[in-house]
Amino acid sequence: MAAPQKKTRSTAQKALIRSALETETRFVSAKQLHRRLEDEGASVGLATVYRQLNALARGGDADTITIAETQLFRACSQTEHHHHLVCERCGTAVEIDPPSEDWMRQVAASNGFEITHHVFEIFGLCADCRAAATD
Amino acid sequence: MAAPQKKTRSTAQKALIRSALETETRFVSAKQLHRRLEDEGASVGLATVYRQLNALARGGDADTITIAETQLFRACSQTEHHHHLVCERCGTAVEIDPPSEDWMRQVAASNGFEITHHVFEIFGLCADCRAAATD
DNA sequence: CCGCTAATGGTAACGTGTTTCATTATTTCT
DNA sequence: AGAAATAATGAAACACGTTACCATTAGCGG
Repeated sequence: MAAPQKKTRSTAQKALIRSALETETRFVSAKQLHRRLEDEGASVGLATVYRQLNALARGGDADTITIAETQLFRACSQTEHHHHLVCERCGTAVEIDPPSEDWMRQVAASNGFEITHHVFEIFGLCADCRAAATD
Repeated sequence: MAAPQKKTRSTAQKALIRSALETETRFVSAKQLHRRLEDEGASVGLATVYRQLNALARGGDADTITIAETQLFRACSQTEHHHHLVCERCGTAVEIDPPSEDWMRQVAASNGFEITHHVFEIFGLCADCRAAATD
């Protein structure tokens, strides 16, 4: 069967949200993005921002991480699994290579587990924020 | 000044919560633990469960991970940092050795970051749950 | 242009977790 | 032991991020 296309309509909001997210190099929350859109004069509902952000994440067009109970998003072209080095202060993120997947599988297997997924994020302070934090 | 001891009182609830957590080999949520205590006839407020669980985590006597917006706790004697292999189905967890810390520091340094902490958890299905899931 | 219906958006509802504050109970002091 | 001092408790209120509801708007194919 050919791809059973989902009936998806292209709306102004969807485009706005997508492009707004793409101009961010940092991880941003739905609320932050919503606020930015408001500031830019765009009228987009918060619910829509959440919807689209989740849709992007689901479709593999955005990465998400959770910091302090809040889900953050970041545009991301590559679908494949990857990890981040995230600045806790400004949200700047760098994609990094994962640790050995073999090692993980081995550890899991030796405990009778079958891996479904894993979470690996390194948090720290980027050079700029370190400088800013220095009194 | 010598260590300014915190005036902490030993209460029945505190002991109950602590011992209940210690009998669990799985990660449990505050709510789950609260419910279990209720079922056992103990009368403990949910707020207290949260307080004590957080106190234990803060004191290094419990580990916490977050799955699906929910914070889970697990008793843990060792204070030092470690990671888990967690069954997504039943919550059973196995402590595992961390990946090379040197590697992380190196990756961070090459991007100008200074590591504050990292998150690394492997999720999967344990042997029992795999068996149970087989139709 | 018309009709179908996906998408929107304001708001209410939800779930998790924290805070408030009056009450309870442990510890200390005498 | 009894009383005073004050941690700790617990029920309810609150804070916050996120989702559900649903009437309205607006793509898109005919």
